This record gives sequence, structure tokens and C-alpha cells, in this order.
Amino acid sequence: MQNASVFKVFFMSKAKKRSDCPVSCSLDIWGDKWSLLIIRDLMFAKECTYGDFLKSAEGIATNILAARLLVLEENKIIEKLAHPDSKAKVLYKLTRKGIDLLPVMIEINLWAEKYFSIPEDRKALLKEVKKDKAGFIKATTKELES
Amino acid sequence: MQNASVFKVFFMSKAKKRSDCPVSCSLDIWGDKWSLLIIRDLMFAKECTYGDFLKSAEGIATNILAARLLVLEENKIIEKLAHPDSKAKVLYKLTRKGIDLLPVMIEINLWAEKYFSIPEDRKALLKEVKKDKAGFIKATTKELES
DNA sequence: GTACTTACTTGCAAAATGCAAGTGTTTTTA
DNA sequence: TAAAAACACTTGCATTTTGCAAGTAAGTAC
Repeated sequence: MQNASVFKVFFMSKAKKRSDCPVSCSLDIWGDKWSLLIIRDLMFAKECTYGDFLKSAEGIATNILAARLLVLEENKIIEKLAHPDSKAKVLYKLTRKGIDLLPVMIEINLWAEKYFSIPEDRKALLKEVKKDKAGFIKATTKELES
Repeated sequence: MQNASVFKVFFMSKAKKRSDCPVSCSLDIWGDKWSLLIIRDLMFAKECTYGDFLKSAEGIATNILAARLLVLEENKIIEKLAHPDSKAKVLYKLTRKGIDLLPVMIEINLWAEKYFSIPEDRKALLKEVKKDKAGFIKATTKELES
């Protein structure tokens, strides 16, 4: 199914684009309750296995996870890597396109910090972010890039 | 139904919170394909009527629009105002909490600009943003605040 | 070789979405 | 001033997506 490239081109990658608006185009890819949590996990952990995502606090269902990972991969936000220790495991990591969502992720965190009570460790991280946002983004981007 | 305050407190405002993560909390409110488009419209237009939202390029259904507006209002992202010209019309506008999503909105636009082809007029606006991001946010925030 | 881990897939019920057609006020028009 | 139009929604119903539980197939550990 994944290798049936003709079908893939026509049906899978060709998601319906609602408009040319950049916000709309973005939401077409990751505008749901789970995708940004997957991306968050990868930003914190750099690399995750399928099982790692399932362990996250929010409790994503296995079928939803598989579906989201596929869409994110099709849209080149994440990529699959062979796990060095085992052929049974798969490593997921952010592409440059995915890493470039870091500023979005940071601003979401800063907004939420202002209006919700958030965990202390996250607060500490955001304190670092606020000290030098550009520096934080640059350093983290470098670290996430292989 | 909207005035049955006991029910409202128990069932409507008490949306299920999946975790304490700021990203998760944010997505619980506006993590869908439509909410950020409503917020986008309000950031561009400052105030919108119900009909204005329906006119947007993406074509939101009337029932979905009503549902999203209610959630955004319950979560104090937007507020309803009486229209100065007519009792038949309702004006929606962003609260401070909603206006504070401007940095998120900007970063989404900048990300999308890098990876999609976007309309020229939006490109021009983003050029302004990049010239002085903090200044743009400050000025726009001031303008959106009544 | 048997049991376990890992990354998924499948089936089905429940919820959300989308479409078309109302409904009840206000406002405009004749 | 009565009828038509505008406006902000609701409602009913079909389709799609989500969520849960239970598989399955390949790889690993003992």
C-alpha cells in the first residue's frame, strides 16, 4: 500500500488544499489535536520510536499515531531512520522543515505559560528561551539537525 | 441552553484536559482545522460578523462556525459585541488573550512562507514583519485592542 | 524454538464534520 | 405598514474521523 506510488501520488500526497492562505496550508498538514504533540516530542527528545510516542502523557491511540506519522512523513516534516541497535525498531526524527516549526512551538509555549499553569520544568526552559530567543532557536536547531 | 449556567459550567467549559503540557492545553482549545482561521480573520479585520467568517476562502460550514465561536468565547479568546449599526448583527473581536496569539500566528506564516507558495500581498506583509518583528507585534496589538 | 518486544493493522462504536434546509429576530423595501 | 430580505444561528442527516480493543507480522532474547 505504501509502495503503490501511483495511488500515493494521486490519493495520499494530494491532500485537499482549502486555500492559498499560509495558515490554512499549515493547518491542512498539522492542524489537529495530535500532530504538534508528536512534533513536540521530537523537539524534546530529538529522536523517538513508535513506542516513545505512545508513552506520552496525552495517550494517543496506536492507529491515530500511525496515521499522523504517515501524513507528517508524506509532508516531509519527519523522516524514518533505521535504529542502530535493532531492526525491529524505527527511529523518527524531524527534517529541517520540521525543525523550522520550533519558533511556532516556542510561541505556543509562551502563550500557554501566560494563560495556564504549566509544569515547573517547562517554566524553567521557557525562562532560558526568554533570555535569548534567537540564540535558543539557533542552538536547538543545530542540535536537532543530526 | 446557553444560559443554563449549571450545565455550562459542568459540561461546556469543562473540556477534557489531556495533560498539563502547554502545547496540549493550547491544542485542546484551538487545535483543529478551523479555529486559527477564525483568529486569523479577526487579526486581519479586527472585527468580524458571523457572515464575514462565512465569506472566507476556506468555506467553513455554518454549524461548525457556530460551534467554534462558542468554544473560543468560552475560553475567552474572543468576545461578542453589539454592532453599532444594527441589532441584527453581532461583532466578534479578539480579547487580549486572543490578541496574544499574534506571535504564534506570525511564526506560522513565516514557516509557511518558507515551504509553500503564498499570495503576494501576504508576502508583502511578512516583509514588514521581518523588518521589525517586535515592533510589528506591539503596533498590531495596540490596534487590535479596541 | 518459544516467548517477548516492536511497529503497526483491523473492526467497530462513538464523536466530529459537512451539507442543505430550516427558524427566529431585525432591517429594509415597496 | 405589510412583505421581503438580511442576519445569526439550529436542526437533521449522511459522511468522515476518532478512539478503543484486539489482532498480526517481523525481529530479538533466552
